[in-house]
Amino acid sequence: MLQVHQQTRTVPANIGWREADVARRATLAKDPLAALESLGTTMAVRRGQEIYAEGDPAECCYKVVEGSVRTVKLVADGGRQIGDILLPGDFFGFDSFGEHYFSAQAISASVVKRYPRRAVVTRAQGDATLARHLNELTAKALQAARRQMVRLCRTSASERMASFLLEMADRSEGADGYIHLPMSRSDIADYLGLVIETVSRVFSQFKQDRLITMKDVNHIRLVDRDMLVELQGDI
Amino acid sequence: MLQVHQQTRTVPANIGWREADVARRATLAKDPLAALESLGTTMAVRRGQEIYAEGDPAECCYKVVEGSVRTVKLVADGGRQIGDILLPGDFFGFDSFGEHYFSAQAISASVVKRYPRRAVVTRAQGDATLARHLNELTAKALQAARRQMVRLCRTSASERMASFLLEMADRSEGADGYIHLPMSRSDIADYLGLVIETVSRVFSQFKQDRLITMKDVNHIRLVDRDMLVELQGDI
DNA sequence: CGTCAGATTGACCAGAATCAAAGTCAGTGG
DNA sequence: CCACTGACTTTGATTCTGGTCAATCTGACG
Repeated sequence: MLQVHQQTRTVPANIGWREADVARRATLAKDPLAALESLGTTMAVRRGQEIYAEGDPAECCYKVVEGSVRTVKLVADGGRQIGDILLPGDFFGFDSFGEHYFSAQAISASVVKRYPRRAVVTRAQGDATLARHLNELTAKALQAARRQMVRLCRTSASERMASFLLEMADRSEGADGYIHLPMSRSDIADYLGLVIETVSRVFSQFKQDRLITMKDVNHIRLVDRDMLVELQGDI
Repeated sequence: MLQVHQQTRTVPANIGWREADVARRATLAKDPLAALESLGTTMAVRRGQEIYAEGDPAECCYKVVEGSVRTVKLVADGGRQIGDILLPGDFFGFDSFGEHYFSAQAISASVVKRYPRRAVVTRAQGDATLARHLNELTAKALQAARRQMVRLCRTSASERMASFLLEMADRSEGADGYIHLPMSRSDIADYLGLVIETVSRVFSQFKQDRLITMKDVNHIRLVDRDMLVELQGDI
């Protein structure tokens, strides 16, 4: 995942930036990636539809315009690892040269913008500022991937879940204070390196401990954010 | 970690390329990063010495010339995650903008070359080809980090160890067929997300199963490479 | 109402961590 | 030359987190 550049919040860095943030910033400073926009074409994808597959030649990169996207790696035993959960404004598919290591699928019906890599590279050749911004984007994605690595490797199930909820809250908390989770328990599990039963159990525990409440399975409100922050540890 | 570009071997991609490989290639195609060399200054570091700390402003990037380097992230409970193990020819510290997320320390007495970021960026501004190569390097490091994430999250202790041994064999197998591991069991454990006892037990198991032999704790020969490859799975 | 996919809960199990005790080896000094 | 030290490694016993297997529960939809 490539993120729009800038680092101001004290928040896990694999969190992307919302379209809204980008738009807001654009009024202050010009969007450093605006130079790309004219290269892109917009396309709609259905829920579950694959945008690109593992091993596909990495001919294009993308941005989520509406909806949500996951990147997925299938592993030997039939398991799945979700690399990123992408929301509007997030870039993805920039990371690969040669071929895509993850596939990308729409979690819900979505709109994505596609940029042909060749055209992006060509434009970057002639626009040093764009090139620098692209590289910073990739570097930030790398830092985010490293952070996620530590998270998956060094934290307990409940720490991961706390971290996940805080991340999602920061990215998509609605005006009513509820987070909308566009993905299933299975997606959450595969993103956090857990199984669905564990995800479900931790949700139940959090409810019991009055850390969260749930309107329905996909709408969650963080009641005790401080406790969740403490729980997640300082990764 | 940034790797010298090119992708030919069927080997885990977070493996760097040896100086020897780079030199060999340079006789065929010009080293795409040769443009950087004049910007670098060489420095010696003692065993255990810190090259930069977590949170330090990322003012320089580096390449290992001799010896070995680890990147380290300290986690809440006093634990440690090693992000990369770097051998001669490997670049590191390129990934961070702003500040370093990991620290870097010499595993053994080493020589590293340091490149001021400002100068690198300036040169890249005026050299589109260099800029492209730098970005590809970062993208490859990102892909490697993602692969490592999957490895740490989805595989058993012995799969990780098999993968680690094959990786190290590919990077530093000597003429006598022995791999020299410059790091302690503790480093291996923290690189693979295990504890030292588990690392030790898996080594013992591998010896018992005639997959490896050991001259001493730091010199290992892969006896049954095919079996190790099978063990590591297809991450 | 029945069906079906997804979510929850419970009982049990396995793999790796933790706790504890030796074993190895290089270096030091009598 | 040998005993002593201290760091590192290996091995064993036990614990515990999270996975596996299995049984409901829930809610959307025809």
